[in-house]
Amino acid sequence: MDAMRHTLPRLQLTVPVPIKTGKVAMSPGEDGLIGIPFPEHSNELLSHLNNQRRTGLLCDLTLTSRGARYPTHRSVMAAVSLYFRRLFGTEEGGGEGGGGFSVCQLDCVAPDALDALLEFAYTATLTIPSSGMRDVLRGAQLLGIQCVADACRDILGETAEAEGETAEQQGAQYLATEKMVERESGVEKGSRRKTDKKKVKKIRLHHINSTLLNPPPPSPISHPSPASDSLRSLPSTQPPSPEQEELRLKLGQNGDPRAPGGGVTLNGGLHHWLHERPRIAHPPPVPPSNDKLSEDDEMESFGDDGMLIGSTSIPTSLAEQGAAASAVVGGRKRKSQTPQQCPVCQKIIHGAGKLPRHMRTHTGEKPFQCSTCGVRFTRNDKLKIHMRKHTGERPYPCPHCPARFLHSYDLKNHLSLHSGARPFECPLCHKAFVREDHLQRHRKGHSCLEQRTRRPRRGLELMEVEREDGSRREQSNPLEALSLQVHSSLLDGVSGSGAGPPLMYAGDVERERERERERSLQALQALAQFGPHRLAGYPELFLRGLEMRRGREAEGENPGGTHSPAAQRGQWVDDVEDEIEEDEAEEEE
DNA sequence: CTGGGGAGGGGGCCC
DNA sequence: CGGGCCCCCTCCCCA
Repeated sequence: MDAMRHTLPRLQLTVPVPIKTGKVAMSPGEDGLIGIPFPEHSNELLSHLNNQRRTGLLCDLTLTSRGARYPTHRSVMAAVSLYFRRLFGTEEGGGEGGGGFSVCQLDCVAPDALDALLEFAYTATLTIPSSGMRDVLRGAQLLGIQCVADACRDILGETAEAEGETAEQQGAQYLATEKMVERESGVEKGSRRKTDKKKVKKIRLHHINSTLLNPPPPSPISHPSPASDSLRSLPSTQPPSPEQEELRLKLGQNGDPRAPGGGVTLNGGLHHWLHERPRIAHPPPVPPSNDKLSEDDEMESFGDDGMLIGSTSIPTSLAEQGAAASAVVGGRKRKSQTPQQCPVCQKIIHGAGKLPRHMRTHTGEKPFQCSTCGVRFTRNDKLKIHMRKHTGERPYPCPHCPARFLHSYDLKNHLSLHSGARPFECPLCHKAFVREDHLQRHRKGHSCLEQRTRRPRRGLELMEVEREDGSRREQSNPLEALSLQVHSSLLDGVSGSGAGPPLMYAGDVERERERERERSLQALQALAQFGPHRLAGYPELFLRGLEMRRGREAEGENPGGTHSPAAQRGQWVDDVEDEIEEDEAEEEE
C-alpha cells in the first residue's frame, strides 16, 4: 500500500484549467449572479480526503480483505462504487444513506486489488502491477467501478463479452456481491431492485449521474454544481439506450490507456469517473468529408486516448469542462470548434457554439428565466417559445381551420389530421399512426405482439425485397410507398431529419425520398453482409447496426440523432428482416 | 391504448 | 467563433 502512495504527487495540480468566468453560470437574466470556478477545488478536496483516509481521520467504514484492513469513508466509496452505493442505499432515493456499517469484509477482492481500487477512489489514479491487473479487474467488477473495469479490460485486451460480462451477468454479479456482503457483514439491506436487464442498465446509467453530478448527499466530493437536483431530469438523449449500453458492454471499449511495461498507471484525473460511456476517440476510417472532424482536428481537441491530455485538474463546472475540452486542451491551437465532443457523454455536438448549450444539459444550469412565471430554461429560444404562452402568441396557424399552434411541429402534426395521412405504420400489426413517436410508443409496448403472425401488407415486403436484391419490384400506392420509405429510414437507424414530414410539404417530399433511398441502400448493403441466414445472427446484426450508426455519428453524419431511438430501430431491423423472411418462405410455398 | 400538447435536446443557418 | 433563431425529433404526461 505504501508503495503506491508515491503516485499521489501525480495528483498535483500541474495543469491548471484556465478560468473562464465569463462563461460559467452567467445568467443574462440574473442580476449580480456570477459563477467563479475553482478548478483545483476538486483535486484539493480529494487530496484532503486521501490524507484523512491515511490518517484514519473521520473514517466511518473499514474494508477488510483477508486480514488486511483499509479505513475509508463511506461517502467516498458510495460515490465511486455502484456496489457501495447500493449497499448504503444512497442510490435512487435509498434514503437513510446507509445504516450502521463500520466494517465490510471483502475477501473476494484481493487485498492488493482492493488497495489499488481505494487508491483510485481517492486519487483518480490507478496504479497497479501488470500481474495484478486481473485481480483489480475482478474487484472493479464486483464493486461496480465500471471505468476501472473497462480500463483493465482494455489493457488486458479483453472485451466485456469475453469477460462474460453482459449486462445480465453484471447485474447478477452485483447481486451476488450484495449477497456476499449481506452474509459477511450481516447487515440488512434496503429494498432490492429488479434485476432485469433494463433495470440493471439503468442503474449503470445512474452511476455517472449520481457519482458525478448528483452524488449522495453525504459525499464530501460532490460536484459543486449549483443545480445538481435538476439532473434528475437529465435529458433523454444523454443516457444511452439499453441497447447501446449492451453494445458498450459487449465491446468493452473505453479508450486505450497505454500500459508501460511492468506496471500501469491510469491517470485521467477524475475524468475516469466520466468514462462510463464509450468515447468516440477512434472513429472508423471513413472517406474524407467536409463535415467530418479531421484527424488533425481530433488530435487538437482530444488526446489520442480521448482523455483531456494532462488535465488532472477538474473544472469546477461541467460547462467549463466542455469549454476546456474544446478550447483549452493543453493550450494548443484549435482549427475548428465543430464538431465537438462532450467530455461527459462523449456525444459529438455539431455546430459552432453548441457545446456550451449542450453542457447545460449536464450541469442543469437554467440561466433563462421567465419574468412572468419564473420558470427557468436552459436555452433562450426555449424561453422565447415559453413566453408565447403568456403572450398568447400562436405563430403557426392551420390554413384549414382556426387552430393555431405554439410550435411548428404541432402544426405539422395537426395538418396530418386534415390530410388523413397516417404515414407511420407498424410493421407487425400494420396499424398506422399520425406521429412517428406514437408509432414508437406503440412498438415499445407489446400491444401488437399477438398479431405478429399476421401477414404484412404487400408493399413493405416488396419494397424491401427489391432493395435487397435490386431486381424485384412492384409498385405500391404512393401513400404506402412513402410510408415504406419512412420504414426504410427507420431501418437505417437514421433519426433527425430522416423521418421527415411525409405528405406534409410537397417540396420536401422528393428530397426526402432521395435521401431515404440512399440511406435505405446503405442499410441494406450492410444487411446483405449477413447473407441468407441473417436471422440466425440477429444479435450480431443488431450490434453491427449500432456500430454502423456509431460510425456515422462519429462522422457527424447523423444530425439530430438521439440514442435510444436508433437502438430501437436496430431492433426494427430485426423485426422487418423477420417479416421479410416469413414472406419469402410463404412465397416459396 | 391512443391522441394531443408541452418540453427538452440537437442541428442548420445566419449574423 | 459564438449566439440567436428556427426546425426537427423524441419523450413525457394527461385526457
